[in-house]
This record gives sequence, C-alpha cells and structure tokens, in this order.
Amino acid sequence: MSRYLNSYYVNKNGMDKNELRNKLISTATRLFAERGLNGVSIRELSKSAGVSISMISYYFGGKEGLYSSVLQEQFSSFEQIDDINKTDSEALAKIEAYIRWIIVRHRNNPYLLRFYTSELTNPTQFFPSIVQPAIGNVIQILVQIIEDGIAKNQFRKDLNPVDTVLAMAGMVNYYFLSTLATQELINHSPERDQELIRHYMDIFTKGILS
Amino acid sequence: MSRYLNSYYVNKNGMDKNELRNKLISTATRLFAERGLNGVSIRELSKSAGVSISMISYYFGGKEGLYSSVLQEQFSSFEQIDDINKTDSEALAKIEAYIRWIIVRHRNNPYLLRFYTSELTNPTQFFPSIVQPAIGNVIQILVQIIEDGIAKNQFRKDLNPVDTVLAMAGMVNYYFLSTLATQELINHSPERDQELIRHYMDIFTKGILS
DNA sequence: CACATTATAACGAACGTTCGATTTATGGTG
DNA sequence: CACCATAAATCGAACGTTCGTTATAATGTG
Repeated sequence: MSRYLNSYYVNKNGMDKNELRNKLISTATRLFAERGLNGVSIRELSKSAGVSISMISYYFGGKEGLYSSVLQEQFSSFEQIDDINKTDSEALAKIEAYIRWIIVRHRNNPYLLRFYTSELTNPTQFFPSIVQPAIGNVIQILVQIIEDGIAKNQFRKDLNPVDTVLAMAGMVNYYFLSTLATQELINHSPERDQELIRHYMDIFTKGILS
Repeated sequence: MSRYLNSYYVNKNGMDKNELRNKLISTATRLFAERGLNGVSIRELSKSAGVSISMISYYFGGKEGLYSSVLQEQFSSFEQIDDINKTDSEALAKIEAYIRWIIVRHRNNPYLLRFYTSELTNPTQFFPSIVQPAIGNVIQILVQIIEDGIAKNQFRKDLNPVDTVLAMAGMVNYYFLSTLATQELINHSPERDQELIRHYMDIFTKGILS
C-alpha cells in the first residue's frame, strides 16, 4: 500500500500506478510461462491481477505489448553472464560458475525452460531483438571460455568449442526439462543444486580435460 | 489418389475416406507443431488440408480429438526404443544406438523438440495416458542400460544412473533446441549426424567409463 | 437409395480492443 | 484556505471479430 514518489494517484484498490503496472507484469509472467501467449486471455489475466482489463492496453499497448515487456524483463538477466567471463579464474572454474548460474536461473525463471517452445520461439520471430541477442551472447561467451581453455592446453585440442558448449549446457538444461515433462516436482534445495553441479561437472570435465 | 480396400467411395477431390483422414492428421501435425494447439484454428487447418471444416468434427469429434490423435501417433514411436535394449550389445553400444535413434527421431519429429512446452506439457496433463508413459518408458530403459554397464564394471561405480541418462540425452537434445532458438537451419545431412554422434559419444564415454 | 463430402450458415462463447464516464491528485487563482 | 480547471489513472460496458461446433441442403459416387 505504499506510495511511490513519482505517483500522486492512489486508487481505491490501494495500488498506485507502479504497483498496478508491476502486478500486471508479475501476473503475466506467471500465466504466460504456464500456458503460453495464446493460452491466457487478458480477461483472466487482468482479473487475476485484480485490475481492470483496459489497463493492459493503457500501459502496454495491448496483450502483445505486455508479453513483450515480460520477455524483455526475463531475458535481460542473460547479461549477468558477462561477469563470469571477466574474472581471472581458470577456464574450468568459469565453466563451473556458468553451470551454477544456469541452474539458479532455471530455478527462478520458467521462461528459460520454455523459450524453445512453439509459443516462445514465435516471440523469437516476433521479438528477435529481445531473445536472439541474449542467447547468442551466452553461447558466444562460453565458446570463448572453451577456446581459452584449449589455447592454454587445459582442454583437449580436438574439441569443437560450439558443440562442446551446447553439450555442457544441455546436460544441465535437460535435467529441468525432463523434470517438467515427467511432472515431477523440482526440488529447490541448495543441497540438491550442489549435488547436481558436482555431478555434471564430474562427467563433463573428464570428457574435455586434456 | 490411390484407393484403400475398405473404402468404396471416392470423392470429387480424388481423396477417399482414409486419404482425407490422413491429410487432416498430417496437416494438423505440422501446424500444431509449429504454433501449438491454440495457435491454429480449425478453419485454417481444414482449408490448409483442402477439406471441409465439418470433417474435423465428423472424424475426430472436434479439435481436441484431432490433437489427441496427432499426439498418439507421434509418441507411439517411443516404443521402438525397446528394440535397442533387447540386443546383445555392450552397454556402450546400446547407448550409441540410443543417441543415433534420438537424433533421427528429432530430425523427423518436431514434437520431440517441443513436448516440453507450455502448449505441449498441457497435453501431458490433459492426455497423460499418451505422453507420460512414452517418456517414462524411455528413461526407464536407459537407466537400466546404465545400471547394467555399472554392474558389469564397464562404467564408473559412482554414477547416478538417472542423472547420467538425463545428461546424455541432454547433450543431444540441446543441440537441436538451441539450433531452433537461434534460428539457424537444421542441417539434415547424414554426415553431420554421424559427426554429431561421434562427438557426443566421445565426450560422454570419457566421463562414464570406469 | 445409402453414403461421403461439400459449402454455407448460424450459434453462443470468448477474444482483444476501444471508448466514454468516473475518480483522484495537482496547480493555479482568488 | 477554498475553489476550480485540468490531466492522469482507472473502470466497466460495448464493439466487432474470431473461435469451435452444429445443422442443413446440395452434390457426387457406388
């Protein structure tokens, strides 16, 4: 119920302008992740957010605009991977940091689990400016890490960097994907995360070390 | 334009009863894979198949019935993996056979690339009898292959079979998923497939052999 | 005639968008 | 301080479109 400095209007809902906007974004994030763009009507969405339906057009220019905003917010987190590459660590440590990063991201972000989908690869066509640079950026950085490791004789010389990156990311991703597909609950404990990271790193490093 | 034995009627379209049904299934398979259940209207679908809209209700009892038939057909192919396990090969050879199988399946079957999605995990809820046994069966068989390999001292004793299966499948899957996400074309050549299989097996076996 | 299929129309429901009315906070004016 | 005009924020109803389904009459085939 708190007010924002740049807002002078408080509605009978008790939400001010920014609260209302955020409520729409967070509700849309959850619902679109669960059922896709076409799987959610703005009537249900606005009702679930406790807000009038017209607010979606008012603030986001319509349903697609809201969807675009959600994607923008979700994929902006990809930029954080730059930090991993800037450290002085060895290539292997960087890779472990990346695996840790992608696991945490997947835990909190259903869009990373689902952005391959028909509903969400359409956005890569409709909103290529949001999704493609994010993915491309991650792949590029990881390829560079692998290439560094090869150059410093830490990794096998015959590795194909791009395929290796995809293999590595795949090991982590697929665990979550299959967990979803088989309808099992994702166990959120940090201990299980640690166990996973250790396990994947173990398999992976034996395959790439020189 | 060939006739089927159990059909005596040939329409002015030149399609007989079974051809019409198959045309609907194949068109629906393509369109649903591209855009999901909610992304395609039966008006567009029937038009694209060159068939009257009423035929969908007539033959499949409606849109969901058609979708269910498509899923059924797609996931029935999962049973083929049983054959791999029945051979006398070593565990490693079985795994290579599985990787080959999943690559070929993914090439021909967009549903295997997309069944994790919001559009298609909904079907795992709405049609659990179709999707879940198929996936569960594959995982179960592969876990057994790994366990056999461990028991025969071919693989490391400390491997977690389930996680190892997911890691292995992930390496292959992720290649296709990221290929989709980054909008690159999937290169269909058998040579590229061979190269991929060799590459993944190379990384993977170094990680699991005892 | 029986059957398969078409084209068409109609249905109610749901969709995303638009619009006029209302509520609220603000700043100017006396 | 009281008043008022204004602009921003919000609402709910209404609009036109599309959806999946169903019914119907007409047409072609065996």
